[in-house]
Amino acid sequence: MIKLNKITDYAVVILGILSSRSPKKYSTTILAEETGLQVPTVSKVCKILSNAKLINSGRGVSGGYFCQTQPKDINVADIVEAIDGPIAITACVDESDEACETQSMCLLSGNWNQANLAIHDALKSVSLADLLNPDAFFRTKNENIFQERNI
Amino acid sequence: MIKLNKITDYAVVILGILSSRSPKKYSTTILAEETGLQVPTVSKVCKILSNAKLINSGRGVSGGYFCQTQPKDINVADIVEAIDGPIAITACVDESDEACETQSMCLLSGNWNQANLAIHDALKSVSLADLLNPDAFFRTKNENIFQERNI
DNA sequence: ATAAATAGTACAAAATTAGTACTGTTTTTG
DNA sequence: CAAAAACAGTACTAATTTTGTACTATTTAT
Repeated sequence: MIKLNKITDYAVVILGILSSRSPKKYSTTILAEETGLQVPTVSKVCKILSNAKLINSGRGVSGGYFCQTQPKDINVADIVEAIDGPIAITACVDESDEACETQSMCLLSGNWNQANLAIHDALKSVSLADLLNPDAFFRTKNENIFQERNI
Repeated sequence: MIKLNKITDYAVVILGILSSRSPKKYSTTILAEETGLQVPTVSKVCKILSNAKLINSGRGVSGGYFCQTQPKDINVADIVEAIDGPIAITACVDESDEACETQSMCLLSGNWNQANLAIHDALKSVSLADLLNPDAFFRTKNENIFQERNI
């Protein structure tokens, strides 16, 4: 199974909350409570998302993280790339200019690019809204926070 | 970066050789020489490919592995699934019926399926022939072993 | 019978990932 | 202006996963 980082999974959850309640501001403490994750973990994920400009942050006493985009306008490729870096499934297409150690391996010669591109396009076609389950929200909170979703 | 197993990479190389020279038979020793991989590693990969019916094997003295399919007729999804199992990027869609430990995580509730499906289709659209580089073959061997390829 | 080759299982080392802790910087508020 | 609250960055340890290898069993041609 091609496994996604746990961190990426966490990122989807956190981004899901922030974007669906946009542009409300949340501290890491609150996000930890909402998600059931540890504060340091939430903090780690938010820092990455913030650096990738997927969410914004405010510092100081009344600071916190917030998102100015709707779930349907965020695609999965962007999230995965923010956490994992460029979508590529072999090291060969890596930026590094070193030749492959095993010369014969280069029967392949970076043609994985075609597969990479295909995966990238696939993930780009899926939105964060597609990944979120409104029912789960309803179960815990009795308000329609997804009024703007259009699945 | 979404990383593919090294084993999957090896599998592509080995399958590339076997399928492009189909239906010639190769022992693991010869394949190890051709690829620069260790014999035990080649053996491991071939066993998996054989179990997945992507290649065939003959036992005994004049045995070995061989493939009855052309590179253009093998798609990358099949290879990845043979090595890594079903293409799925989170554990949630796993067969296991256990509920997720962190209840709130299930904001997501297996909707990753849409992303999984997109990736699967993407990989299905790429053939082994798309991944192979004829030039590399020509460099080492001066015969056109790819006469049947149509890139 | 013997040698050559695949099949299966199990295990140890290496690499990667995850989680946590600590320290620094910014900003509001009394 | 000082204190508290919150984000930012870095570094380290532990856990997990992956890899590679070894060993034994089974099959088959000569």
